[in-house]
Amino acid sequence: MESKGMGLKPQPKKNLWKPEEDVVLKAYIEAHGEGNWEAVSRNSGLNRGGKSCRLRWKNYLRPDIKRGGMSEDEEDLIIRLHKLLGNRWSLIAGRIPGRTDNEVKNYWNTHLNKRCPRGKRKTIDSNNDDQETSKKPRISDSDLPISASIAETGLLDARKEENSSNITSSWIVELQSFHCDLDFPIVPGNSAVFGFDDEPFTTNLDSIVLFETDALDYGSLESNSHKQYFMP
DNA sequence: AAGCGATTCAACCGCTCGCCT
DNA sequence: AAGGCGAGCGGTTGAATCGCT
Repeated sequence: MESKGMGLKPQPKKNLWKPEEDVVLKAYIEAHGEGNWEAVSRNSGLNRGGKSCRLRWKNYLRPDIKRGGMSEDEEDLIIRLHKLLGNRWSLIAGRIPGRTDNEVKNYWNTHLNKRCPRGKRKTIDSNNDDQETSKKPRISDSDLPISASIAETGLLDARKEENSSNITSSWIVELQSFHCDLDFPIVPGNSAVFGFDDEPFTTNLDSIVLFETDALDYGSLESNSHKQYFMP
């Protein structure tokens, strides 16, 4: 493994936080509040950058952080959310109380990725080209309610669409007996199929294409057999 | 007990986005 | 409208630890 700098600067690579540094950072944030991390870096007396302070607080020092191994429920939720959202670690972590994006990402890469090799994809839409990954729009937390409510109902049966010629590079979420509390008009009938053309359930970035079908034969979907709903 | 490869996970890096001026 | 800056994100790195021989 070669560092990107290729030895241009003899950086002391890992700079682990010492307990006394943690104490200083925690005390500073408790006194001044979160935010303005550059000021934290300058004023706390820590020889750390703002980013480093932010990361340390967010991932380890926050009082609501849960440490220790993942429960089966948490694992299951991560797997489901990853199917739904791809590598949106912050979004996934946001749905798992006490867990951070870094922790979820590490856990996926070290534990779940092996167990769910089919689930291994860089993003929902980057089956083969990585350059898309860096350009995908960011999803704010305000995008969460719809996708999260679906995931948390346990009704979600996400499956990668593989045979359709009409909606290649999309993936399908089948919702059976759909009873989620959505705030947009949707779902006639008992079985609906969502196809996302390029992105997952990104509520205010994309429209959602709703394929109306009772059949699970995704390959038979016609491009004119769907209705398109736009997020408010 | 020692050596060494594999694994884990804390921390860093580069980039994008959103807000403010 | 454009530029600067801070915050946040996902990918990557590498030190620490584990486990096998």
